[in-house]
Amino acid sequence: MKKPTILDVADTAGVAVGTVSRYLNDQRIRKDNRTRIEQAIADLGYRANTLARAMKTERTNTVGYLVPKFDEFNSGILTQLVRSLRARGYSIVTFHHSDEADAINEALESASSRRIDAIILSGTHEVTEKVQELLTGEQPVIIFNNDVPGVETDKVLVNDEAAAQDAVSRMIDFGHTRIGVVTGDLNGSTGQNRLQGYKKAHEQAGLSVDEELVYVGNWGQLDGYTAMDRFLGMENPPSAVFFSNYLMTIGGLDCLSSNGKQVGKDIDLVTFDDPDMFRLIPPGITAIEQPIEQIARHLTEIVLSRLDGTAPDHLAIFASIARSSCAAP
Amino acid sequence: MKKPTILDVADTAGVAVGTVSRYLNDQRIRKDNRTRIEQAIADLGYRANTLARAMKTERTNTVGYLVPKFDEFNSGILTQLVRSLRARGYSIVTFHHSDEADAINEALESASSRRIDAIILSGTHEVTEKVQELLTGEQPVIIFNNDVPGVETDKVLVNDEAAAQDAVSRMIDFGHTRIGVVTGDLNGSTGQNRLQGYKKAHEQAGLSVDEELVYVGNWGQLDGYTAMDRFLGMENPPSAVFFSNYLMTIGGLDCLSSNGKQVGKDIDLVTFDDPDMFRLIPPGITAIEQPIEQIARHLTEIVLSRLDGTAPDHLAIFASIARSSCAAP
DNA sequence: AGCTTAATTGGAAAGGTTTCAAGTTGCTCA
DNA sequence: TGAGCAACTTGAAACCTTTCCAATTAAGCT
Repeated sequence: MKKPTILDVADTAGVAVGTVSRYLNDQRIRKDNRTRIEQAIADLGYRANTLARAMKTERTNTVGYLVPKFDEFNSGILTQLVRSLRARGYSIVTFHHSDEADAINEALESASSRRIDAIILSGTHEVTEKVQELLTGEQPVIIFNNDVPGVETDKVLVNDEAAAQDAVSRMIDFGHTRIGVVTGDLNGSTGQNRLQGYKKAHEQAGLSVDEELVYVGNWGQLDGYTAMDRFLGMENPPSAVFFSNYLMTIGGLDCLSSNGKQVGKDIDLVTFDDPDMFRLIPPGITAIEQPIEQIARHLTEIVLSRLDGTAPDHLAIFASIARSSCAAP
Repeated sequence: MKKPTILDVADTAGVAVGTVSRYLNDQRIRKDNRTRIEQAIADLGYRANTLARAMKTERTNTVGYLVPKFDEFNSGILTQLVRSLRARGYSIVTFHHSDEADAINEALESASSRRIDAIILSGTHEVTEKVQELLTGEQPVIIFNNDVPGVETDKVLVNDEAAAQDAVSRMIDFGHTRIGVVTGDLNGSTGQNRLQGYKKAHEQAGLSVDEELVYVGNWGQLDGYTAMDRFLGMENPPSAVFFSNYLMTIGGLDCLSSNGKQVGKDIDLVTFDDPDMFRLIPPGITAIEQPIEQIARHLTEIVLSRLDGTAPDHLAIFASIARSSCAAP
């Protein structure tokens, strides 16, 4: 009870394999043959073997999606990608590396061995040997979310610095002068740029940055908690805190509620990312929204045009960022 | 500058292709040949072509993950799956259908055509022709999250009814007698069972269910909002509400805050799922936690044992459920 | 009808791997 | 030393498509 092959179809329809193949692809077929082939396919329940096809055409119609983790942002992107790429016949195979070089290498290895058509790569900043190898390979690589300086390839990024600066400036406009910041890992551009935005905002306002108020975390919930805990314990605590991503914000919120503090009353918060949840927390949180649909659309377009060969040169597109959701007091 | 093939390796190493192949698989190789092969592989940068291999072995080392959407729960599961299956050499290709028959069929079509080894299927309740076809095909199907009655295959489910009953009973114990319920779609077992648990809790306590307090939604945030809005507008509003998933809970919370109501003071909430966020909202929310790691582990085991052929009979495993996080007043 | 040109078709080769039967090597033991 | 045996190697076939060239059929024109 093996799966029928194109040969079975050809036999049943009384034509040559080549003809069936052409039917499957070009569709340029004499009418009588076409109906016979269609009949045969239906009768046999034939389904083309993608593997054999891929082997011949050297196209797997598969895109790899390699991210550090499936958080709300990346899942959102994934959702859109699956939808739009599926519509064009592509499937997505997912990998995640928890910022571990081993995992990245392993994923790339697998992607390469699977002859994936293109790969969307997020969350790496180290250009390991494997990454380099990948970049020089024949499959397009799209760097996404965080920049990897010095690497020439398609990139889809977010203007982290400008958005952070904008948000922090708002805080300053509201009268805050001591603003804490909780950054992510400073090895990556995302962490660097968001911090940079914070600093620029101060600079522009003629404020100096108190290094004591700069907490370097690593994007995790616990980092946010710890940071906030440290801020609260200070003699002269900040009146507002800027978190570089939503997970750390959650940690910070957790810490606040543990200490009986209230957002918007005791302290104000600014945060990158804007999960729906944040709308539930009473005013006092300013959130920076990332345009997920827009980013995903860009990614899709770049992938497709690269694969069509119609892509313009390595183009680095910066998706812009929407404004804050709720205002601080 | 084509990718080197096993033949190139064989040539360079001065052995036959078969030998290289066996090195790649069994590893039972004479030592001198082994070193020569390893050398050649390193020199050429050879990487096995998974496609060709898959074609021969009829194993793609790929598992499909087909869910209705990548929400927090499914993303959590995906994270674990990617990790544990990757460790065993499997990749995961993801699909989502937004509960649309077309999308499901398309995904299954693709999965079948790609000769995926196994498929994890969540969120379908309708057994369409395609689903039926899939079930009778040769790739194992694991039904996950929601039951599809009448279908015989591996299943990994959650004891929705018992957990819901337990949680609602707690509310009743706290003295609530008018408890609203916001269910998901009642076509699926998940929606049905969670509602059933709600009813059972009432039954057991000798309370009758006021049908006015039963709101049938469809898992979305808006449903939660609308439901809560309706409840609040009643002459005799419920003193507590049970939401069948976290998205609807968020909607409900949103509605409450829009109306200036406070959870824990004006009304109590019970909810299925327990995203970290909920810990930030002041007491009054009782959450049912789904043991994501445990579920994912089960899934992995079942997939692997099915593929090893060592699987026991169709086994329906119910992952148990942890208790509520914070208590109601 | 007869001819030319365009459109389809047929059949085989190729793509990179695994597998299998048959052949070879190397080792042990008498 | 040589027989016997286990362990390993070899080379070709097979897996299912697509693609290509030559061969056939259809269509267009006078």
